[in-house]
Amino acid sequence: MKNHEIAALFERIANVLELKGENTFRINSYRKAARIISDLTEDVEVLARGGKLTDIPGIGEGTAEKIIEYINTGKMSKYEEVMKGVSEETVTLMKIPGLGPKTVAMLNKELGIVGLNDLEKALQEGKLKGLFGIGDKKVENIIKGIELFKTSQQRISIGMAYPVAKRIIEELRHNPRIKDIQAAGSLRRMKETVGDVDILASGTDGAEIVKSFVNMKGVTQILAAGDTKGSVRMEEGVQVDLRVVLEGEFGAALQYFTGSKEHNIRLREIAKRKGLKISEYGIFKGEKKIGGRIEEEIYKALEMDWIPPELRENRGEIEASQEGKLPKLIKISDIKGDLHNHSNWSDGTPTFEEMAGHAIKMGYKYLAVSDHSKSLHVAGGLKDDELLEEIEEIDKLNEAFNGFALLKATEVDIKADGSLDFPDTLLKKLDIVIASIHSGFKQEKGKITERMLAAIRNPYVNIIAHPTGRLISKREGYEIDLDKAMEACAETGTALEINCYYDRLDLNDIYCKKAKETGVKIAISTDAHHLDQMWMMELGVGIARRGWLEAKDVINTLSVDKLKAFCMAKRSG
DNA sequence: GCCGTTTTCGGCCCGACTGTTTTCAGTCG
Repeated sequence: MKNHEIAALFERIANVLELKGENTFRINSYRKAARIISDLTEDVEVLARGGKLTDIPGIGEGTAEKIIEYINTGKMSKYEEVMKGVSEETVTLMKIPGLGPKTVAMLNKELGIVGLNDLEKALQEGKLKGLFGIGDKKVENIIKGIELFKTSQQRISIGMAYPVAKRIIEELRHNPRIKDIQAAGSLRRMKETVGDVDILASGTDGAEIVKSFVNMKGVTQILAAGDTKGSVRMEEGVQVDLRVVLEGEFGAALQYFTGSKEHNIRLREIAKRKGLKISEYGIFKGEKKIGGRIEEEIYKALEMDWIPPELRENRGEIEASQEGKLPKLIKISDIKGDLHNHSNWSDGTPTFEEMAGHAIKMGYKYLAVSDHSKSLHVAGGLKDDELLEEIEEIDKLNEAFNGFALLKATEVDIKADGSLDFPDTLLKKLDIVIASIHSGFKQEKGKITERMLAAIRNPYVNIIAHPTGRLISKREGYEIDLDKAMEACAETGTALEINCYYDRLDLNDIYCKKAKETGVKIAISTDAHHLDQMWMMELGVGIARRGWLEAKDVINTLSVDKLKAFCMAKRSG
């Protein structure tokens, strides 16, 4: 699939045009096209062949032509044209906070600065000060910006940020000056990675609230502390921003700071068409404020249903809301059990009893014990007879439970040739079978897809775990044809997993939506190896919500009997 | 470059902050 290549080209074109001072609306069109294409699950090449490109809102004739040219020739003449005389390095300079296109272009023209090295050298030599619009402060800010650029390039996984946010909000909630407090930004939208943590509070004495925020335990650096905004770095390395607004503005501010940017832009366009105006202070008709205390007032004024934050990406949620067709998203309380967990029989730490105890405490009705299979030596995979022992042991334990069950399961390896690491005669004895790939990541697309298809077609396999094998900002997934895998899953009644472990979150949101549309069921599972990882179910549910999933799309919302029936149906089908 | 309840041209989201200015451009979220 060339989607990401093409999206990257459009993004680069946008950046360079910005540097060249082109029309900002044209620049935005390219940027928008880049985003739309990278969000597509369909192969852009297939769409192009079917002449469907211009059916996509935001893709017009011009963009479509460029895509077709790239598909046919492997080149995009527009890209080559704009890159003439511009270095990629110069474009990167715009990523330094405080340096925008105008300043970078000016530095390039006046001092011949091409990249970061040139810039640092010019700073050392004191050449910047005195240039048009550059004084002492600006120089200082550029130096700070470079520092920031070097240290905080990477976004962090939501799994790192989420507990930090939760802890801070819990702590500040006890502050009597604070009326209301909530996470905003990409964290509230449950995006798989976040740049920083945004927290919004309402209250009267902003300065005092900010003061207690920056003096919290765990703060290693205070970046800013004013009357309405505080910014700190926490010991986990996460930057946390707190904004304080008045009570009557909380909803409007929450809506505004939650984003996404694309979602908000669309809302403002709609507002404008209705003769209204939205800002972080409220929604206005002329001078008159007609709402803003709670988020619902904003959407209501636009004749829309309130949209759950996880959907706010301008991926169709606005239209769905206008038509009253928003999905009834799955909630954490819909989850009845966790289907992928490791015990101390393989590479986990808890005993069966500890796992059951923790699951019961979490309100679960069942928990699957799914240790690794023998090929995965590094993880202490179980041999055939050990799995049999495990089954016996679990059967014994289950006699004592009331209204709860440990499910007999395995995470069986899909070997390089597509065969499974346990024979069917053994898999048959289990309640639920999870299959996954842990080796041969580099196999070529056709081969690894066939390998997974073989597993999907096995009548005993109920769930494919971490279907792409990606590790967020560490490892690309294997080259698998997910469309084919999904079709096979839909045909055979096999579920795909959202692996909740914060490094994985695999399937991702976009493929969840595609799975749902293809008729594939999803399992949301933590893959916990320790009891203190089982909370990550919340992350998986967040991804599911971003993927428009409802409780009925997810198999671990089923009662234990219905879940078992789901698994047995495949065997008899 | 895209798009149409301002439809084939003329718009395209909003406000704050900063630093440099003396009325505003650039940057950011």
